[in-house]
Amino acid sequence: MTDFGAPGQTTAPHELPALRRALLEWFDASGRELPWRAGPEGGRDPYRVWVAEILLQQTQVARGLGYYERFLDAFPDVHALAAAPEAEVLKAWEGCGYYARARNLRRAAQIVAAQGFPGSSEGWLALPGVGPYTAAAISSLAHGEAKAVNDGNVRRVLSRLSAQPAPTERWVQARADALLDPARPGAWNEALMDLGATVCTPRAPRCGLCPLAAFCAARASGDPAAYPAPKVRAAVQERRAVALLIGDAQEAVLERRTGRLLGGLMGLPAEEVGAGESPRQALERLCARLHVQAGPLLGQVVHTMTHRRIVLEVVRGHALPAARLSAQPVAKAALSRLDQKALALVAQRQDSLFVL
DNA sequence: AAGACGGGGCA
DNA sequence: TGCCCAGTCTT
Repeated sequence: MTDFGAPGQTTAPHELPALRRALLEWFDASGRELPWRAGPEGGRDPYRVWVAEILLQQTQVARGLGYYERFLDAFPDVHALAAAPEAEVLKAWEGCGYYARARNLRRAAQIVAAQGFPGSSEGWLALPGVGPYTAAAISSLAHGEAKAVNDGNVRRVLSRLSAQPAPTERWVQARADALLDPARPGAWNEALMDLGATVCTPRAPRCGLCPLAAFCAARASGDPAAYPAPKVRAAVQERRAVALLIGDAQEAVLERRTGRLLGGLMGLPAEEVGAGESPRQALERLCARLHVQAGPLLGQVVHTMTHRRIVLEVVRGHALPAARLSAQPVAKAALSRLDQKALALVAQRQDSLFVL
């Protein structure tokens, strides 16, 4: 059932054909040309669509483009991806964030390499890293299945169309399902997302260019940017940590991170400063674990992520005889921006030593 | 139903 | 500085 409830205006059923026509005509004339859009409408290459959809999760298209090129170059088909070591896949993903996407994509590729590509959205949904959005996107684009996507663009466009300030997931999905053009589901989904990305933007929507302006309740309200209302977000929490640089900016001792945060990436050996603990105590713990002698403080790095702010003290370390450590080429390892900043600290310091 | 999970772009 | 981005998984 569809919930056309208050407070939003609704799209009257008799307007639906005109609305669909307006958006699809706009899309056919003004839709974006993107590398993963090669091939027939509703019959795209599933691997290319899949990689693009994973890459674009919480990632803007402009940023995804470069990674897409790089990733497909490294792993041209699902078999190449399935056969690749995780470290290589993460290296191709380096800097893109949300690294679980890369780990899940590789794991799913191994399933697909063994069993073949799924043929329906339910099949896609069963793969790791594929949720409701991605399953609907791939099945509509590659198989022509009539599944409506629900992403940030769709949420914003539909919120505005109905002047619904606080749309729930259920509401958005129901509206998206009702509007979906069953004759061209893939094009419809792309059209809605293109509209959200290029015209119905979060701030300063360009209503003068919008093919749906005549249908839009938020536009009629005079303040379209007010829809949807901003989400409340958790405050960023600050964490402190200490790291050891053993080696230099080119060759250093690196550890593989295993937690949820930056899991699978390499980085300088580090310990978090616990609650009620001093950085010195964390450093002693770190040195004891690695059998390393601490040298001078090299500097401090501050790195802000969406959900946390990390203050990292970087200390030079010297391996003691008991240590079993080996430096490795930094350029070969997949590093987070945090560790890249920490290493940049030393590179700069070497420069300044020349000046001295 | 909430949190956790990266990083960059833009006003 | 704050908000957002072709979301998903875990608790």
